[in-house]
Amino acid sequence: MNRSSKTYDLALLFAALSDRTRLRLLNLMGGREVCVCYFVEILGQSQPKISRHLAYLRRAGVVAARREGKWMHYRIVAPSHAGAARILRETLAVVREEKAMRMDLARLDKACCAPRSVSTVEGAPLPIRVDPDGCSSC
Amino acid sequence: MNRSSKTYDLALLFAALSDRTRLRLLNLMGGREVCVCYFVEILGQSQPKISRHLAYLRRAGVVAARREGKWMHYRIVAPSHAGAARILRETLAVVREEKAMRMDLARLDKACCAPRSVSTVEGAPLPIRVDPDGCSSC
DNA sequence: TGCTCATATTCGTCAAGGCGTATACAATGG
DNA sequence: CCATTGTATACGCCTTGACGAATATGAGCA
Repeated sequence: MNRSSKTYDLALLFAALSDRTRLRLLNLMGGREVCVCYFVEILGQSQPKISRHLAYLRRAGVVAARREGKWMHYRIVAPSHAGAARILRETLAVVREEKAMRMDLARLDKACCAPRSVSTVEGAPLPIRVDPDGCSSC
Repeated sequence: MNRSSKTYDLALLFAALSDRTRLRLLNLMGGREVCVCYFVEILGQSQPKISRHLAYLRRAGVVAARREGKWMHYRIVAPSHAGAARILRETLAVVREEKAMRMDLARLDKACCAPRSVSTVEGAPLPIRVDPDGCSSC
């Protein structure tokens, strides 16, 4: 147990989880790295709104970002605190049970398998799967 | 699965958990029903502050209150949504691992076993244990 | 009835957060 | 170098929530 896990503020994690848009973003990132343009496309919300919520999650230490040319990819990072990591994992599992969340994932899989069909993101980089299960055709 | 579990708003649950004082209150209620006066005594915070946070938790459906004469007892209620209930349970388990949280519980046990030693709550009703484990001498 | 104790609520203030709009920044390609 | 495209940030507005202080409510008791 390192120092950071001793001083971890659980309330901060819950604050990061206390917004539906952020939960949808995390759900889309469950097990893969996703480009911002997909978030905007799939959630159907404004780009600044998406970007602000991603920034919030990044400040909270829940996600990390990686630049690839013009594109930014976001992925979930497991909190250093073991308990927080358990809560986040459990949350992602619960969230994924929601019908609307499954539909978001389905749309991401569709965009992933046929990116040309997503009008505004032609040529955008594909999500990178970290998790073996899921859309097997990707 | 009833209707309320279908429309359950997880973000609302997380908002209720996104405050340290509320997490401490929930930790004290883990497995038992607790009188407000103990919260005030043990957390060492103002009575209106405690009462407001308890009201917040009640509005969020996380706790329920019961009046017994002048005293109000609060207890945790399992959310109707199964996933939310899992998250809450996991949260309580994680929270209880924190040293400060264990100290809160120890002070509650002490007040429970020797209520006369708590100056301002002489004669206050004892916490009622719902959970068999814990302070065995109560 | 009036007093007291336990608890809840109100009020005013302040900070944080959410959103739309506009703009800034970063990388690529001409 | 300039234009374009993807993304981030700044600004203004509004809502929510946290707090201390004061006050209200509600139950028991003289």
